[in-house]
Amino acid sequence: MTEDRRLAVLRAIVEDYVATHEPVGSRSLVERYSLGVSPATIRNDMAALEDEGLIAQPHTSAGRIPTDQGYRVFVDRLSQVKPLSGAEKRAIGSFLDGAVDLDDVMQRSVRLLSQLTHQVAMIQYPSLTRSTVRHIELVGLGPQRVLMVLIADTGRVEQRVIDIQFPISDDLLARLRSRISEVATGIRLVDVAPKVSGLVAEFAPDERPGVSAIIASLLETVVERHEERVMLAGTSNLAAFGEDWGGSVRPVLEALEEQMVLLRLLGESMSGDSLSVRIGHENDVEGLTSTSVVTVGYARGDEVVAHMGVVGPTRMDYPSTMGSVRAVARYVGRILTEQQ
Amino acid sequence: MTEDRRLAVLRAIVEDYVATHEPVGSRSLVERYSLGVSPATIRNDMAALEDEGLIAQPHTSAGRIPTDQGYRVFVDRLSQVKPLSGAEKRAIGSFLDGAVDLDDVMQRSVRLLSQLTHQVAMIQYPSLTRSTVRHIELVGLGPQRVLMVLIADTGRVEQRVIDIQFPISDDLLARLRSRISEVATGIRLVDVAPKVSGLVAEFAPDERPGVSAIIASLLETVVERHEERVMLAGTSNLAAFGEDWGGSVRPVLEALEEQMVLLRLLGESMSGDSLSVRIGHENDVEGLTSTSVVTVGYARGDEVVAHMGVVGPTRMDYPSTMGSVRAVARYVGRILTEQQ
DNA sequence: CTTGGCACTCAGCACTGTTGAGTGCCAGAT
DNA sequence: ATCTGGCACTCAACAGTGCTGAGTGCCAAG
Repeated sequence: MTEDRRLAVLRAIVEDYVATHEPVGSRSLVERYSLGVSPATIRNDMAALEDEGLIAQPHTSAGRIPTDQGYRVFVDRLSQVKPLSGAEKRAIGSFLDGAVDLDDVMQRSVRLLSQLTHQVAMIQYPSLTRSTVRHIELVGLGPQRVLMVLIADTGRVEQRVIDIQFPISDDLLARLRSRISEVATGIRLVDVAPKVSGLVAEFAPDERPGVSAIIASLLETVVERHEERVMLAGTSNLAAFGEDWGGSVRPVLEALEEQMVLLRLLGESMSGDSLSVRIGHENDVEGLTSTSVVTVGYARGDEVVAHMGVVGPTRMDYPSTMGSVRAVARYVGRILTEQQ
Repeated sequence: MTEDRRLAVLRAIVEDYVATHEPVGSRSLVERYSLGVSPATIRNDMAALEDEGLIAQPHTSAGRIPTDQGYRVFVDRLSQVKPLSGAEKRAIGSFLDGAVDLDDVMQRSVRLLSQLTHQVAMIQYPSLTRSTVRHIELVGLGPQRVLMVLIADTGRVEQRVIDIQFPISDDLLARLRSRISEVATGIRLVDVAPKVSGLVAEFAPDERPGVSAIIASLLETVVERHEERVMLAGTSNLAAFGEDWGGSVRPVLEALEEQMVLLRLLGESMSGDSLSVRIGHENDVEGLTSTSVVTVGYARGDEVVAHMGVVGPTRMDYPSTMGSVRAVARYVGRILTEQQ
């Protein structure tokens, strides 16, 4: 069937272009891939593929390169995720197993991923909203200053210093702490708000201003602030693929400096833990329209707690990249799950 | 005196080159700067400056550009720190005053500095060793798990989860905490070690293993771990000065990804709060030999607690950069000092 | 010590021709 | 209906050529 061959041609074009970074012509295609037909036939197929918008010519009388749509078809229908080699898997294990705490796990993972893929890697800290409270601590730092520390079951620790208008006694602080602990421990963070806000009524009227200030601050920490953190590694890899590329690393660096942008990239992953690939213009983020983003969720137990992934040129090796991202995510998930 | 004119020529060359990024010749120099002599004279001076190693020719029959040594002389003897304009000062104020906690101050400062200088800015968190303990908290997370939180007077908070081999009771933990607090609060972190390690003897023999594990961990946190943190901003500015430069942003990005390198850069500042400028090869850090680093200490009260600065091309506008760095550092110092 | 003059150098630019990889199309073979 | 070989055409990349202008070093005179 002729349609099949056309797709084979597209696959060959993508693979060749990814490998060589040069527009690929009909002749070299037949030479390097056993397609069983002559260059002329390939030319016809190429013309058809070009009509469909899957490949394009940088300039007349040059070979073809895949378009974003071409990569899309390649990823969706022509390729499979490439599993890592045994050696690579072992490397992941030995590299991540030494991690001592959550920060360490995050940092090692993101570095590892950037080294495996030779691209920019990013990882989101386990979302607070999806974890449960392991411990809440209130520490008086002065008459009108309180440090609040919140520890989630994922190992994430959030801290915040609260300035209050009204002096608050150590005794009151202790009572408040034990009440909050009782009510909130073991509860999912999303569900903390209703439970805790009811506490204010338990206190004497003259204590309420201070109490509600602290509780308000707690809720703010839980709900809004630092809700999502994200870590980056491998930006120097940008230079490598910037060299023989549009050359403008600038907008990409700018985009990556914005936490909000990163969070959007990671957040837009499909729900579930399946791999998400967004190619070129599918990223509506300014500055990243000529890059591709591969992300995946990672789970603690069987609940997805956050996402991780890489940003690279559209002409990346999708099967390998997807394999690496998925493998690291699984490993991180396992670590989070095991460390009880 | 002829020596004076030579230096004037050097100054003109540096200023012109910094402004235009192009080798500067004798004719254009006389045209643009009122040196009062003819191009031929300038040529003689240039030859002399070249003999001294202060300027160089990229290729025969091209103008001259300053060498690292040339910049050195310029910075040391031919220029003054350029104070910021009123508008800029006000901008600093309004931008930094909104900061709510230490992390926020650090982040805002470093961003601001990168925007002012159009270079890569870095800032070191207030050093733990030079601060005093405001509060130490121990929180039991489980029978063999303890969270330790250390708050310094600079507002810096360090946390650490400790896994212990031996179960430790809540009661013991409370006693230990209150003893550590009594002994350590208000003490400089450097002096904590001797005071605290004596505590072990106070406890019953069967309690000692757990106690000493916790104390060991505390000391480790104080002395070694995370002792220095550093934050970066403005890496996208690299692209800008990479364009018409050696073009290799890569090694610079690589160097900047290494925390250790950054700390060395910041740490090597001269003692005191005076500006430090290291030019080109004066940075023995691999990858940064064609960049300049301007750093300065910032103080809390009248003690220098850490450093901040920028990394840029050797052909930067030194007077302005130095002005910006110094101004931001002063402002940060003021904020740290005021917030009691 | 400064200056004008002079010969020399050389990067950069514009222009030219050549080469090679690539295309589109068409008529004939299967 | 599909493939193929052949042919004319296009065009980026490269190398060669010549010119220009900015710049230098040197020297003899002021």
